[in-house]
Amino acid sequence: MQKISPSTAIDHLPHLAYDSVIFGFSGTQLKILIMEYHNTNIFALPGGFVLKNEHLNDAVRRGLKERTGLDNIHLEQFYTFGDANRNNAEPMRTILVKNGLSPEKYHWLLERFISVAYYALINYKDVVPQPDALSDSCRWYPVNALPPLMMDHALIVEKALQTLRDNLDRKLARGNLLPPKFTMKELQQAYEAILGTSLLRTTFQRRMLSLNLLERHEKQYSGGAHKAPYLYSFIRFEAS
Amino acid sequence: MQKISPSTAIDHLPHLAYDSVIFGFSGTQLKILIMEYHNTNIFALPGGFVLKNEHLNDAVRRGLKERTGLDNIHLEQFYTFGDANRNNAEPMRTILVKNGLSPEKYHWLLERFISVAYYALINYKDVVPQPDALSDSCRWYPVNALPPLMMDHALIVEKALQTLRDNLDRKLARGNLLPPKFTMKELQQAYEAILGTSLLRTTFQRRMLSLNLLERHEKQYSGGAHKAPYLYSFIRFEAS
DNA sequence: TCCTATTGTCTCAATTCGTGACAATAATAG
DNA sequence: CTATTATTGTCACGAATTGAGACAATAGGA
Repeated sequence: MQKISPSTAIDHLPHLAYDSVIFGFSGTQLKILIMEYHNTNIFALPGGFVLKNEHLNDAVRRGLKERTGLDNIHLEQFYTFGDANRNNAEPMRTILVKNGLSPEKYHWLLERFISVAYYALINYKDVVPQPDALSDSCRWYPVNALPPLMMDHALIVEKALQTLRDNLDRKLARGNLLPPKFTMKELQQAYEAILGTSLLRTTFQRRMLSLNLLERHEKQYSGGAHKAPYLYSFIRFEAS
Repeated sequence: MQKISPSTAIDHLPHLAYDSVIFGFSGTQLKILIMEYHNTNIFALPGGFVLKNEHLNDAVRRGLKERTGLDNIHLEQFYTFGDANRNNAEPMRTILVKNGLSPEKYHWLLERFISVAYYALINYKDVVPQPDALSDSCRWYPVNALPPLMMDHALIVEKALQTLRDNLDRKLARGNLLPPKFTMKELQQAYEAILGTSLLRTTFQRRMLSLNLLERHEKQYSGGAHKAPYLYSFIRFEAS
């Protein structure tokens, strides 16, 4: 959640929030950015609200920049969660109280929210997560070892993963999960971390090369006692 | 838009709407349900608002039932449109005035709306479209001959079509566009209408049969002077 | 100089796909 | 009852793609 003040309620569209599932990749593991609120043991996805005259997509970009310092990241909207009972006022009330804020004054935060969910793929070495006013940690967790998440955030993560696994080729090319140049092995490890399966090396290499998505660059001499791999990058798409 | 009254504003979540792209199939053409408002020449997708204690998905189902009389239709959410300038107050003001309603009294309708968009696939013979209080027609238009649509509704249709064309197999099986039992030729025509291309008969038949999505039933003796085709139905999925 | 781990590519069989051929109808006309 | 016609289900065969192992080409270290 973003920084709030008593005026937040009137600056923002009521009942509307967004949540973002920020995927990062560490070399072998797929991770997600999760926040923990001060003294509460309550964990949540980073999210925020939309200003009255702000594009929805701009609001999410703004939130991601505040949270990670990152700009120019490809964000993809994947679902809008709108069940009437998805909001449980209890965790939010606890968060306010533990932060010395009055639940009466911030009553609008306890009401029903529709949440538009986005995901992004970023290279987690580029990021120094920034806790915000209400949270005291903002950290990476492996997707298969997440802390218990508040409200329906576990469901949101599940749906994001499901969406991500479809048509991975195009999505990885759009995302910023790998460094600009990477080896075929790194690419395969990213696929394997996201799909949760292992893939055949030769078949994978042939398939990726035949997709005409990769550009081959110089070799990378990493210091290992073995043949040096080529570096590749995604060919940048034109429009859309 | 659904029936409105002076109390609508306080019954519903503000700034939140939905729009639905209802696809129907006539045998050769893919069509969409479009409404026209009384005396205005303004065309729009059927849409509506969400009650304060109503699930978003339920609100859309309710709207579809009011509009088409159809229940138990598979609706799929595909995008949420949230640009700040997507609402143009002018068409809405015209609609109110032409219907003898005061723009002052219904001022909330002129404000910014976020819209969650859904699509459905239905067999258009099952439907007798029902114009609502503000509209005097609710009719099928071929996707390639739509009237000019208000606001960003043309964009919504375009994105719905784009979404629909991905992974058509699973989507047709979920939808209700074909009758419960259909011939291979009818299935192929549905594919061709949606994809906008023609397909090879033998390849199509082999592919569909190999997907293990179809169940074969008795033959259909249609009266034509030729071999009778088998009838097929989609095997119903278990969960999800 | 030899050894080892890793990488890029090749090979070959198995599978799938594009395309035309063909036999099996279901009604109708003679 | 037979010939005719339009349509449908399936097969056949070459082309393209995929699974899986083999192998040569390194880049360092011993």
